[in-house]
Amino acid sequence: MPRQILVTSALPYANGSIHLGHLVEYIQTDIWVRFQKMRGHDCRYMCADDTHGTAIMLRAEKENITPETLIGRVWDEHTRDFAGFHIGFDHYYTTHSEENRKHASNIYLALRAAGLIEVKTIAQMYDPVKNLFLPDRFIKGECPKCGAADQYGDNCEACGATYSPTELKNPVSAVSGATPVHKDSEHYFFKLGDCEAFLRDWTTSGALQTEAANKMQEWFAQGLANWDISRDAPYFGFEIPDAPGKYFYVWLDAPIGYMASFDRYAADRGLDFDAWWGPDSKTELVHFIGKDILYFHALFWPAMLKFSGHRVPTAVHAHGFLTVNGQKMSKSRGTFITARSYLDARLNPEWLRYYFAAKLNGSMEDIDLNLDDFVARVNADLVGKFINIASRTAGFIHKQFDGKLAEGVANIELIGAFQAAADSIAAHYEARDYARALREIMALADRANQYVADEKPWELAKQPEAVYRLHEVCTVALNCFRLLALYLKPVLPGLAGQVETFLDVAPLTWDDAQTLFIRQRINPYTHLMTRIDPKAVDAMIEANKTTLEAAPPAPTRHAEAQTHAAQPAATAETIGIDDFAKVDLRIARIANAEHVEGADKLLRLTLDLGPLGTRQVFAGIKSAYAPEALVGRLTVMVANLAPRKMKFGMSEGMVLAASGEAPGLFILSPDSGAQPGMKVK
RNA sequence: GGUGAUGUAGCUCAGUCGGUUAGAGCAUCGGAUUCAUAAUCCGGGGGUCGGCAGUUCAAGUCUGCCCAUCACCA
Repeated sequence: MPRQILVTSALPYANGSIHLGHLVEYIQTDIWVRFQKMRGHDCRYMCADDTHGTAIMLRAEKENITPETLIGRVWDEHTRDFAGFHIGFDHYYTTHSEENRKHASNIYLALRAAGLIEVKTIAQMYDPVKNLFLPDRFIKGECPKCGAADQYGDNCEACGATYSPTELKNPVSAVSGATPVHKDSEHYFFKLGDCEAFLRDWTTSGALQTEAANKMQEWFAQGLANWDISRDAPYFGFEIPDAPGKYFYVWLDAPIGYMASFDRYAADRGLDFDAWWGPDSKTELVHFIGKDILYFHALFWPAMLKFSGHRVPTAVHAHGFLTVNGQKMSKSRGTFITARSYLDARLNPEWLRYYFAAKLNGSMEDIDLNLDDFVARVNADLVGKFINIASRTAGFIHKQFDGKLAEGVANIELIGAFQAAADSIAAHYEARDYARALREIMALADRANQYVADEKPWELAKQPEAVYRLHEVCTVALNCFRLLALYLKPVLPGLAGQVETFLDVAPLTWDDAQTLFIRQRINPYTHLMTRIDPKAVDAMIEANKTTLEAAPPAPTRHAEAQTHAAQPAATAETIGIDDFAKVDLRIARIANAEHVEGADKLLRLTLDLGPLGTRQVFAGIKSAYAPEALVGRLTVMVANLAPRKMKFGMSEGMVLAASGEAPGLFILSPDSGAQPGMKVK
C-alpha cells in the first residue's frame, strides 16, 4: 500500500544566493523524495522562499526597489539554481502569498482562542534616525563581558558570551550609525511554556533523531520561555489580525510556508488539503532541516500545529553543517561556494550530489567537502567503476550482435546477487544513510568489474567458437550496469535518464530490480560521464574569492539552513598618530607562566618590565603555548591598559598575539637587544 | 562559562552485543591486462584506534580525567 508523504526542506531566505551549504539539505531531501517515488509512494516535495523580515526590507531599500521586486528576483535565482542541481520540488512557492497570510492568521487566531497568546510591554532598542526597532543583529557595540569591540547585539564572537542588546556598551545602529535608544512597545507572545506536556511527549515519540531528542531535554531543563512573535511597523510581512501596526515575526510565518506551498499546489490539482494537514491526517509529514534550526522545528512548529488544530510532523530530520577542506566556509579563502559559481565552472551537478550522498549518514554530524577527495572519489567511483562497466562491454554487443542482448543467460548467480541487494540498499536510503547505500552499491560495481576481468570478453571475441559465451558475458555485465544505474538513480537522476535512453528502457522503478534484462536491442554507447578536471575546481575557488571589503550587516536569523561563513578580512577604522600614542607598549620578560585552575584558555603570566616592576597578566594563549616554553622569553605588552578584575584575579595589562581564521596563536618577540621595560613605538 | 557531539592508515570513512591478527575506497609501491575516454584485475607496504588511568579472562568498543576540533545556549 503506497504511503502518502509530504516532504519539505527548510525555506531559504530571500536575501542571498544558494551556496553549497544549502545544497547539502536540498540534495539530501531530493534523494529521499526520488527514492520514495521510485518505490511507488505518493510523495510530494514542497518548498518556498522565506521572504519576510527587517533584513529583506532594508536590503530592498538599499537597492532602491520594493521588497516585492527583490523577492521576485531572488525567487528566479533560487529556482534556477535548484533546477541546475536537479532538485525536483513538486512546488516551490513564496511565504509572501495570500495562502500564507491566510494560514498564519488562522493559526494565530486559533492559538489566541486557545489562550496561548499574551501581550506584554517590553523595552527594545530603537533607531531614532530610521524610526525602526532594531533586531539584535543590527546593533553593534562592545561586549559587556570582555569588552571586545564591534560585536553583534546577541552574542560576542570574542568571548562567546550571550546577552541582550540592551546590555551592549556604546551600541550603534548598523543601519544608520545612530545611537539606539530604549523604547517601550507592546509585543505578542506565544505561550510555549503552556505546551510543555505535549512537547515532552512529542519530542520522545520517535519523530526526532536520538541526538536531537537529547538536545530537547537540555532545553526542557532550562525551561521553555514564551516566544515573541510580533514585530513593530515598519516591517515587511503580514499584519497581525486585530493588532494594527504589529506584524508577524518572520519565523512565525516561515514554517507555515510549508503549508501554504502545499495549499496552492493542492488547489491547482484538486487535492484535499485537510487530508494532509487536518488533525486526523493519515499522511506522513517529514521535514528536513539543518541542526541550527532544530529549536524552531522541534518546539515552536509542532506546538503551533497541535494547538491550532492541525496534525503534527511525523519526523524532523536534522543534518549537520558543511565544511570545505575541513574548515568553515570562508569568502576570503574562496570556499564560500555559490551554487551558481559551481555550475558556471562547468562542473557537473551530479558529481556534487554523489559526493554529498557518499558523506551523508542520517546523523547531525557535520560533513566535509574535501576538494581533492571530491575529485578522486567521483572519478574513481562513477567513471572508473560504474560507467566503465558499460563502456567496456557495450562495444561488443554492437560490433558482434547488432546491438541486441542475448536471449537468456545461463549463469545468473551474479545478477541474482545484485538483485538480492535491493532490500538492503532500500533500507539504507529510507534511513537516510546514503553513505552506507553507496558503499554497498560500489561493492557491487567492483564485483561486476571482477567478473568482466575473469571472463575476458576481449579474448572470447577472438575465438569464433566462443561467440555465445561472449554474448552472455556482455549481457550479464549490462544487467549489472542497469541495476547499478537503478540503485543510483535517486542520487544521479540525470545520469540514470541517460542510461535509460542508452538501454532503451522505460524510467526505472525499484521493482524493476527483480526483472532480467535480455533479448532487447540497446542504443550505441556514447560516453555517459567525464572525469572531473581539477583545474575547473581551482577556477571555481578563484571565482569565489572576494576582495577585502567590510562585511555588510549580517541578516537576521531565519529559516535558512546555514550561512556559517567566516567574515572577510577588513582593516579597522583609520586612526591618527595621537590615538596610537595612547597605547603604551613595552617589552616584557616572561618571568613566570602557569596554568590557571578552572580556566580553559588562560595562562597566568608574571611579566618583568625592568624599571617598571612586575605585572600579573592573564593571557588567553593556553591553546598555543605550554607555560614552561614561555618562561624567560621576551614579548610585547600593553602596559597602560586599565587593570581588569577577572574570575581568577587582577590582570594588569595584556600581551599581544597574532591570530587569523586558521587555528593558531602567536605571541610577539622583539629582535635581540631589546630589554624589559623598553617602550615600543 | 554551560551542554552536547566528534577524534580509527597520507586522504575520506566503516567497525553490530566487549571476543581471532582493526577494515574499505582513494593515494602509494610491485605485478597482470589492453575490452574500456589510462579505465580494470591481483598482490604488498602503511595504525600507540587523540592521551592517561581504570573495570574485565579480554577494550577501538565500557567508566573517569585530560587534550583537540565543532556546534548549540531560544
